Amino acid sequence: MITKIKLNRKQQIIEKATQLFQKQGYAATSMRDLAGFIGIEAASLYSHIKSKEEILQTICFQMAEDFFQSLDACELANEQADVKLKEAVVSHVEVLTRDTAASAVFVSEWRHLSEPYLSDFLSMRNQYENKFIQILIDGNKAGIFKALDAKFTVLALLSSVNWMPAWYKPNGKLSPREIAENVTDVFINGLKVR
Amino acid sequence: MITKIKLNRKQQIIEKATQLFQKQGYAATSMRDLAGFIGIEAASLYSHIKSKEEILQTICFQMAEDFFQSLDACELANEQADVKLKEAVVSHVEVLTRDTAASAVFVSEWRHLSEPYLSDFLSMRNQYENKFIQILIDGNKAGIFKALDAKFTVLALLSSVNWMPAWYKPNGKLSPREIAENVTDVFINGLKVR
DNA sequence: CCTACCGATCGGTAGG
DNA sequence: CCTACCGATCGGTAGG
Repeated sequence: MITKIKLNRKQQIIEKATQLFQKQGYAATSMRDLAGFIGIEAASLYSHIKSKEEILQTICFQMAEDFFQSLDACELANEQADVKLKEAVVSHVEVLTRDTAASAVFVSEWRHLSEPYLSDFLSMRNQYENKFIQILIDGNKAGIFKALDAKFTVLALLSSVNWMPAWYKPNGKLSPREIAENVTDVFINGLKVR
Repeated sequence: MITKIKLNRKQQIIEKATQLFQKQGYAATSMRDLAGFIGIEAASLYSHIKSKEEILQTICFQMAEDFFQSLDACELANEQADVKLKEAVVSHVEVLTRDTAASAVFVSEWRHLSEPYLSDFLSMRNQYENKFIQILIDGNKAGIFKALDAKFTVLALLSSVNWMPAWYKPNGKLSPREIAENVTDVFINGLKVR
């Protein structure tokens, strides 16, 4: 089963590359580094992947998909804006902590994507942020949230959790949901009209 | 005045390098890139600087110094914890927005420092964060702030403003102080015991 | 500040 | 998956 072996090897390459991209950055990670950690020659990597950037593309777009899927699975149609926002952030943090290395690459290394991938990526990120922005706007209209620049607030909110992949230890006391709730409660209580 | 010319040239090199490090990342910026933008040969850079990393060190440690100076200038001894925290964050944001390119490098590129600079840098950053942590702890003891993991909260708080250098436009409507107050008010209101 | 150049390393290909 | 190798580029130095 050559195909199966290759698939596993490809997964292994992407996983190790993800770790190295997180630790050293994409540009400072060489294909020889990567090959060395896997135990093959650099040239052999190219039996499994097309290019160095293809690995980065795989990581970034897979993460983007995960964020969208998790958010869409939230079933928030009938909730109040504050509950919606909280669940959306919890969903976001759960994805962030599911694979911390891939999340860190997603957050920090996307700018090394070349066109047209870079534009696609930024477009998806904008769409994602817009879902949060809409919740803030709706919540303000409903008299739940203060009148603040929605985009600005969402960027601050997402940034306040996006550092977590670099720090999160899966063996810590708090679950991702608990962590997310702690952060979000502070933020949302501050957003609320009192 | 050879010395004066050299000093200006050195400043120019560091300034342009700061812009390139922000846009492309430290590792993806070559000395030939940098020299090209300045209009000299790559080899000529080394009449003014010792190495590529020296530029990064200059940026990172100058910014660190600026953050400390600004915070120390706050004169917070006699204030309540919530005022202290607010002023400390305002100070932080004012430094962040004073030179957005240098701030972005400070926030994102420090990991490319080699030892012992890396350890020194992280030690300074820890000291800085500890000043914020202490404000949270004192505020909790005084019954002003909720009981939250202080370190965790400070990291979330600082992260929620550290993305700003990448976005801030000096010609925007809000001053750095106003921006900082907006962000901080949300956060601090959420932290407060109600 | 330049020319000339160094050894090292880069991502990637050819061919097996 | 390896050997052998490509052209390009890297940070940096010598010497003027």
